[in-house]
Amino acid sequence: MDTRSLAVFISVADTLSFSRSSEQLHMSVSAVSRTIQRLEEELGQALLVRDNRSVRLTGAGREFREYARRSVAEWQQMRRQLGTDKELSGEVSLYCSVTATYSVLAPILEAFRTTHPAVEIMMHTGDQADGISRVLAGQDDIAVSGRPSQLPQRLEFLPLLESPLCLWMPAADCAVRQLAQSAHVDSPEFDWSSLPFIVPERGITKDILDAWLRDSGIRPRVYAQVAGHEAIVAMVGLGLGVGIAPELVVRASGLGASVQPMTVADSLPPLAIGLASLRRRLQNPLVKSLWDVAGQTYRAAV
Amino acid sequence: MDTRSLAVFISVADTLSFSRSSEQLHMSVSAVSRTIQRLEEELGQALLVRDNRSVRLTGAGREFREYARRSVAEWQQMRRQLGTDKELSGEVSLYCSVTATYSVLAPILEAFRTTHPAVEIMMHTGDQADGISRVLAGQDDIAVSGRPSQLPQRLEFLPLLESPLCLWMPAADCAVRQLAQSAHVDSPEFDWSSLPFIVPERGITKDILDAWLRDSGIRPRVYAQVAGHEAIVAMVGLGLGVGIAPELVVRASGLGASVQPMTVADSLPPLAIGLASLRRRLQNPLVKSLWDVAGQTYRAAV
DNA sequence: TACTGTATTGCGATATTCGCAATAAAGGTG
DNA sequence: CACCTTTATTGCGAATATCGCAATACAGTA
Repeated sequence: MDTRSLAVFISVADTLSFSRSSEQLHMSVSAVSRTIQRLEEELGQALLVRDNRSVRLTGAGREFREYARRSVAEWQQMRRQLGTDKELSGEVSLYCSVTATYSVLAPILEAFRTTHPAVEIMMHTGDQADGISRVLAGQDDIAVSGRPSQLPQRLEFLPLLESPLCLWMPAADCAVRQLAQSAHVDSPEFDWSSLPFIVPERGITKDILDAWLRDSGIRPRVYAQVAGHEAIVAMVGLGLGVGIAPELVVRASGLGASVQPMTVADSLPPLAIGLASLRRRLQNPLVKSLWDVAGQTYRAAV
Repeated sequence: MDTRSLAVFISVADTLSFSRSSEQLHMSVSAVSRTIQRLEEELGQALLVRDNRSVRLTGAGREFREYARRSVAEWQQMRRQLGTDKELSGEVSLYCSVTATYSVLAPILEAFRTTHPAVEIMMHTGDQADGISRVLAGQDDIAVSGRPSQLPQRLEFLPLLESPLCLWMPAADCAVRQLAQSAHVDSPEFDWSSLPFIVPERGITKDILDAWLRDSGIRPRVYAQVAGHEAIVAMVGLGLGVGIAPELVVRASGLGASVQPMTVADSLPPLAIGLASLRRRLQNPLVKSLWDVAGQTYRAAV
């Protein structure tokens, strides 16, 4: 018996509906159904009567609900007690890009520092594209990352903000800029094949770009595959080609003057940026507290 | 968090030793170690200090032990309460051979009937060899069976009694009997290859027989592959060949007069007979109670 | 120094759990 | 009455968690 099952039962006992509980608990109806079945099997008693249209509690179910509420409450109290007994201290390791450090993370870390001064943050910076895999591999507790197109269910994602994804071209007059402006990008004459692209080596932005290129029927001429949005923006600024990056990175990079967005008709979807962490790791109160602070910081901002 | 983890922690906190707990709990040391690690991760606190030679409780560990004891006690009380609230009733399905019905099962069912009159037993009889697979497939709650050479860990086995495995030959004078007595079975002249064997089609007895034949260097002439010990004994009694069966089956079959044991030097290992059930199913109080009654019945007999 | 007892860790095997899609069952609706 | 909608269960493949074995690390001991 585990607290998770109890929580599921409590939810169903309250809503008297498997489907509503499944939404409430963010799991499929079948998972809810089987959780209840397992509980009933373990107890050798029916807890709920389902007659294909309505759900009611049995006598045993009512008794068990009391127990379940008590048990979950005691468990949470124990967690809190152990958590507050000693001030939270320890390490949380964090992976993010250089840009994220001061754009996304700054307000979070400021808030976190004041509420949890004894917790050390181990920050690792690198290509944003590696964040998800590093978290999955257990190398870091939390990563700042774009939302993966489809996230494994052992991963939790906390969206914090959105930033438009754009194609950027050099602002200074140069061969690339002239090519990019030779015709309207949406017109059929526009010559994508001669325009050099600077594309991300891997990661979510690459996935999005690949999908967009495919949908638009563009076969790009790849000039360079580069790790890290910052590097892409820098290369575009130097006139080496056009490239993709979130607006956020351009603004934060201080290169806003050397690049310009290209406007395209079927525009790229905005990038959802947030925190990613293994569910498992979020059980750790240290990790969870940073997670919560981040959520509050950005909820307050919105 | 689940009660199993709590039980593991309580054990380690009591014995202050991972290895002793692992024996107590019938699990490997590594499983114990990881269970504690998971708990500590979930709580964000060390519960035990291990310094490679000794194990001690931390302050948090002491607190948590109190909680764990309380929580497990409450859970068990809830189970008992729901169990006794209404008299146990329902069905338990049981698979066994015809022989087992009256030899092994009779005293168990008699005791069970008096203590749990409202529980219905769904008994399915058939070849003893199929018991394990039927339990594994979830077709029956419990099977009476010989102990498998190596049992899957989701299977629980409760040994009840042992019965010697013998080779049997016809008691009446006939060709097979004369062949079987033509020389001492252990002498090199003994002509195994002309002696017709009646062997089990599948199951534990077959496995044991195969191993024994291989070890003894005997290449038997198989006259028939038969499902069920009872049928083997009957065929031997009719003079069709020699066959293997537990002594128990011969005694129970009423054919004791028509077959005789052959004494061989490196004799067959005795067959451990008992109950088999999925661990999962044993969580069901109905199943568990039958299981317990069986254990008590036979413990008392010994 | 080799040896013993003990906890942890990498890794492959096994077991459990989940979500999807199909199914079943009943009420509402045209 | 046929048809659609809603809701719980079930088969099944895939994702995830857990276990045991064997290797490792470490300290006390013969």
